This record gives sequence, structure tokens and C-alpha cells, in this order.
Amino acid sequence: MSETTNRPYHHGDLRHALIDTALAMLAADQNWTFTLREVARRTGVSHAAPYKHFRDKEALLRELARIGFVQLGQSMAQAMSADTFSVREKFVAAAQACIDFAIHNPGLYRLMFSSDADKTIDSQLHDAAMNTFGLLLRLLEEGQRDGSFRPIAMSAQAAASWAQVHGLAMLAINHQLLEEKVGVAPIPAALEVLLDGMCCGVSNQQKP
Amino acid sequence: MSETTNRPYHHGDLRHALIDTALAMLAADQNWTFTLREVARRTGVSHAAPYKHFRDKEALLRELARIGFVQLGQSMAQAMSADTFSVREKFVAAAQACIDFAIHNPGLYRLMFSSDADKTIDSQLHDAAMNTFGLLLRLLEEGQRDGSFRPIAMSAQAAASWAQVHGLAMLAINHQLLEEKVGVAPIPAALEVLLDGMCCGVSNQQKP
DNA sequence: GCTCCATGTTTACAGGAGAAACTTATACAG
DNA sequence: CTGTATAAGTTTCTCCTGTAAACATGGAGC
Repeated sequence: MSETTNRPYHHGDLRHALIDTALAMLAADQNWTFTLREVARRTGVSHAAPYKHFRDKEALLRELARIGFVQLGQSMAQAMSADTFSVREKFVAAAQACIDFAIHNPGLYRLMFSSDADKTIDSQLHDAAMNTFGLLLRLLEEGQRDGSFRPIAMSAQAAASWAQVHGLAMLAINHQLLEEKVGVAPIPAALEVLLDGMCCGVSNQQKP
Repeated sequence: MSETTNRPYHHGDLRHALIDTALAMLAADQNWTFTLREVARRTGVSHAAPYKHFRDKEALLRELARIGFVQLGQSMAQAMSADTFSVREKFVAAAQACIDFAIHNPGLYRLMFSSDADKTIDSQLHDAAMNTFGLLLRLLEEGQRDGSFRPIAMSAQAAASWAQVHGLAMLAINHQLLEEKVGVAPIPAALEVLLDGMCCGVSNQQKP
């Protein structure tokens, strides 16, 4: 049995090489002009070689998106791993980690959330996305259990949190969080507003 | 002086015809496969004709986005025009109008918010977007003046509201508000959570 | 060593963006 | 009313992309 299930013969490991090149291109080019031929060119193979590893361009993009969800999950998990944090602090840390991920990798983030309807068909991609989403759900559970968050329908809090973070991320990477519109530090400020609606008891008012 | 500044000679009004065709294509095709040549074809002119009216494809797209912001502004303004509504009700109505707009015209909505950095260079587009954003600011002002909304930095509430609505819209049109994740009516539920954080006094708890 | 087949390459084709050269018809001057 | 400049539209061309098909190659297993 070979070392990995997908090890090409000639190149050594073209599949992974293509993925690495593509991820690097996504991270470098803000312009989101992603061509399969360019990926092949930079990997040093002919423009038709990728088709031996991915059915079409979309298949590669879906794999990139899947990896993106795994990476995002890792970033968020690490951000909220400190046990000394309160749930509220963990929430802010995870949200900020997600938005930072988007800002540092806008092409990949856009790709992850630009589904073509058939995303649900790719079960691996779907699973990766659900796993990352699960981090949020578990945090909300923890918050409701220890009384930090209000005991309302968790799906409502999940929808609100997710939309808030995703909205901030999308606006940030599209350079639409201009100071003239939303002030100097819109992201922490917006998260505080949301948390005031989710948290119990003392509504942690904005700092002066 | 001619009736309008941009009246073509041969076709009659090719510029507007192209815009109309393009808007119709955006509304019809969920797939977001927008080619200039297809626009020309459906308008009944050669594929090079559009270049007499738009410098390039992006120029047409920017104009479509500008029109989109005007339309969105109209929808939102109409939704919150009823004087009998409370500020909170107006907020929900405007937010729902925005999300409905996105759902009914996902291609156009995506286009409006997929800036290519040079969006700020197009002053007409920028102005249109700022005008629509101004509706939100005025609503927040009204809410703070009459004591409905907490008297915190308005830019924070603006960022939170905008991100929430935009996030819900983006998730909705990408079919990512799956019931398994966020329940059956995630949009009103998420808006209520946010409003609980923005409103003063009685925190309008979730309905049972 | 010989053969098979996964992994490559070359070639080909349809279609898009956009530039350049050419054509047409309208507005306006005289 | 005629001639002409020019806006508006067409044809043609180049370069690019995605993708299919035919061909080449080299390592795996007999």
C-alpha cells in the first residue's frame, strides 16, 4: 500500500502541488482572477495535467474551499482555547479569528462562501463547513449552560452570530468598512452590540 | 440640446437597452455567468457595440451596481415609510426589505457588494451606496432621539446592523441558512437577537 | 523483460475580452 | 440641398480560458 491514497507517479505528488500553488495564488492575488492554466503553469506542468486529478476547475475550487474550512476551524478553535477566558471573551476571540482569517485570505474566504448550489452535493465540503459551524454551536451551548447567554432558541443566536461575523468579514474584505461609515474600530464595536443582545444580566455597555 | 445626454443615434438608445438586458439577465440567471457578448447578443447588436457605451465589462457592471443601490434604497425607504411603525418595527421592515431584495435578485446583490477595490474610484457608485447606507443612519438617529435605541456610539450600531443584515442576505442567497443549522425562520430570529442588544429598557424577548 | 495503465503532454476547438479597421447614418455648415 | 465630420455599429483579429481527445511515458506487477 502506498504512503498516501493519492500519490501521483510521475510528478511525485502533483495533486498536492496543485493545491499548494492554488492556495498560494489565492492568498497572493487579491484580484480573484483564478485560472486553472495559471495554476498549472506555476506548478510547472502542462495546462491539461490538472484534469488528471480534478474533474474540472470547480472540483479544485471545492477542494480549496474544504481546506479553507478546516483551516478556519483550526484558527477559531485555537483562538477560543484559553480556559481562563469567559465565554464572552471566547466568543469575541473566535469571531475576531474568523474575520482575521478572511482579511488575510480574502480570496479563499470568498471562495468558501460563494457556493454554487451544488456545494451541498460535495459531502466532504459540506462536512467541513458543518464542523466549523459546530464550533460556534458548542460555544453557544457552553454559554447557555453557564448562564452567560440568554436561554432563548440557540438557532436564533447561532443565526445572529454567524450572520454578524460573516457580514463583518465580507464587508471587511471588500473594503466597505470605511471610517466615514462605521468609525475607527467597527469590528469590536459591532460584536459588543450583538453580545449585549445575547448576554444575560449586566449588559456590558460600550466602553467610554 | 438633446433630450438626454446619452442618446445613441442608430439604435435609438442602446445604452439603456444594454442595461435593461443585463439587469434582466442578472435577475434570471442564478448562475452568475455574465458575459458582455451575451448581453450584446440578446440586445440584438454585435459583440463590439457595447464598447461604444462602456469602456469595458467592469464599467457596465459598475453601472448595474449603482442602479442596484438606488433600487435597494427605494425598497428600504418604502418598507419603513409607515409612520405608524415604531422605530424597531421600521428597522425590522427595512432589514427584511434588504434581504428580500437580495433573495429576489441575488446576482445583482452579489455584484453590488463584490467591490474590486476601484469601486471607491467610481464616485457615482460610491454616492449611491452611501445614500442607501444613509437610510440606516437616519433610522438609528431617530431611534436614539426617541429613546428606542441605546445612546451608544452610532457607528457601532451602524456597523452591527449593517453587518447583520448583509450577513443574513449573503448567507440566504448562497443557500447557507439551512434549517439544520439555524432553524426554520432564522432571519427574524437573528434580527430580534440583534435588536435586543440595541434597544433600551424592556428587552423584547423571543416569542415562545 | 513485457505489458498495462495512471500520469503526463500535445493538439484542437468553442467561446470570451477587447483592440483596430472599416462602415453607416445623422447632424450641421455652407 | 449637398458635403462632411463624427457618433454608433460591424467585422475581423489576437490573446486568453476551459475542456476534450489523441498521443507519449515510465513505473508496477507478472
